[in-house]
Amino acid sequence: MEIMGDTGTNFIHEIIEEDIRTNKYGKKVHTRFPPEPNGYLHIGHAKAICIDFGTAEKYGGKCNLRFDDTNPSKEDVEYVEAIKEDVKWLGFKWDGLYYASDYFDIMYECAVKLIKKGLAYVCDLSPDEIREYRGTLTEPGKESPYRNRSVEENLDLFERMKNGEFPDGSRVLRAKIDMASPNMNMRDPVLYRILRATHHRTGDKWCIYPMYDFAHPIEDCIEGITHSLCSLEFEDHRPLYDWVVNNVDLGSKPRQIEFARLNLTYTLMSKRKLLQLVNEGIVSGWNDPRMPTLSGLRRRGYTPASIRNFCEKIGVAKTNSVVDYALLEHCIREDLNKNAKRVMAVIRPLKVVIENYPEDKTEWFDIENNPENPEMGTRKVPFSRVIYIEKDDFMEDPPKKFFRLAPGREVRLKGAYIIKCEQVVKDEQTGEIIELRCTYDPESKGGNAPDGRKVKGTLHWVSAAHAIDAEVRLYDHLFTVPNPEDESEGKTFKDYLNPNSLEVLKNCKLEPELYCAAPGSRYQFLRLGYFCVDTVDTKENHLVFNRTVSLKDTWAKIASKE
RNA sequence: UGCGGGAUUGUGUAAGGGUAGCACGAGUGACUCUGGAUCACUUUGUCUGGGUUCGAAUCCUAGUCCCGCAGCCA
Repeated sequence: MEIMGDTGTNFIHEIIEEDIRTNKYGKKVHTRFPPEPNGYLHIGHAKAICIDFGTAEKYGGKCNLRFDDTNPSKEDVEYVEAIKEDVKWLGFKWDGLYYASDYFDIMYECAVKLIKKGLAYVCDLSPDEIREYRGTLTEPGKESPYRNRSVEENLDLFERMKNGEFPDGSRVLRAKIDMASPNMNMRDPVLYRILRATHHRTGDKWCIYPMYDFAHPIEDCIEGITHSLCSLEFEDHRPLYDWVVNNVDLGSKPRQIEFARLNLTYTLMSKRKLLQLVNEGIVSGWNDPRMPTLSGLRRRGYTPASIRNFCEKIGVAKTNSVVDYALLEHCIREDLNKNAKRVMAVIRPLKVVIENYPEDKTEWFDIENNPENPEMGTRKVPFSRVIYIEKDDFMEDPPKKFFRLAPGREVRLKGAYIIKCEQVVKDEQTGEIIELRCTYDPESKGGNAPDGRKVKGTLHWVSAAHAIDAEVRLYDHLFTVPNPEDESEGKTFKDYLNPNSLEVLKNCKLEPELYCAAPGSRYQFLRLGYFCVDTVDTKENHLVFNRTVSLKDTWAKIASKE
């Protein structure tokens, strides 16, 4: 199934098409998405996933999901399960499911091979000494005194590293390349370190673990990856990637291509910082609806299609960039506008009594479920003498462009009647408006004025007698500034946290249609936005809705200018 | 004063010697029983200086600015 549809083209596709033309890989395309299971996937990973899987799909190739689990001290099964779920949810099916840890034996053999070729050695320098010997960006490094050990000694020492004869951190296996290389990565990079940590898959079998730069190219070779797509910061590592591929000689020569990571305004993409938000309780968890994680976006109400579409729209290039969050919002609105059922909900209720409407009467009006899509049909909505409207939809002393309800003014109740505000009832103590007394025009049934008089405003409403209660959670950006990672003013991202990123409204009034709304289901609350039934906190008698995104609000714009 | 990348409107991304286009945002208007949606229109851009050419975002040249790299992280 084509999940990405027509993806246009980009510089990666051009390279691949050239490789296909020249028959470099037998016209095959095989990519992989290689997350480290040390955190949850976020929207930035979604970009990578769409590129990795989408590219394979475009050329009729394959794409593996591979866990790059070479550092047991940071990894956990919790993350691998979450990652699998997120990739599936996004809509992708992997061809092979692999783990770098499946290849530990092969990697060990590769290391032995390098030693035998005289291309790797065991080094006894301490971490501090290694750093010292590495030199700086402008000065070459010095060769380790252990650099010229014999093959036999290296073989012996490396085996004993594996056997656990040496303490953590006491020795490493290093590639013998060039301590004077202008590329720091080539200054005898560490290939293996001693690390006693229980691995989530291999348990305590190993006490030495390969480093990324050594492991990754081997993983790609073993799986027959043709194009190894990764982010820009690995550009400098490509010579080392190629060095390993060439010297380890596993029969295939994958090609690494780098593209720019996704950055989004008003949010963070650093796994470390996201973890900090979780650990410090700043958010409720990885799946907090304010998080840019896939689990957060899912809980918030984003659809997989909207995220894929977003990833398609942002493009692929090598320029560092920051995408406007508004584009993501556009993508979810676009999807939900077409597909979400309309429903009426009053989140800040103001009681309205229609004085000339019979006390014991209820009428059921047919209201369309989605004017964009008539096939979605209609539903019955009850109307009676006492209703709720939105507090914001009434002003006692309205400005010119306000065309909602005001004293003496008429307004249409969506699908029901035209009403007129006759009287405002206030709390005697506080002066707060607590109730409106209105009259309705019995001739305007369904909302049409028989005399053709123009009624500009149309409000959503809920019959008080039939309303069901719900909690509604409104979200705003987690951060108050477009780039919370900007620490130039001596601030940290925590200084930019938005104190108003979550607003909880209780006792919201919903039309009865929502009585059996399923967790995870999405609706448009008329005139308010798109909302999704919370999957975590919704209980038998406690409905919770998350606002996915508001509707575009022209009035809010006008009002804010005044 | 090393190495590797990058620079096109507010944002993102096309154009690879031949009218700088698209999307989002912003603005204006139309329409509307959602101030939604839809439709129409508008606005702003090739980092700088030289050069080649009838013609340069594109080729050459000299700069400028930005990002990444000194984990036994990935």
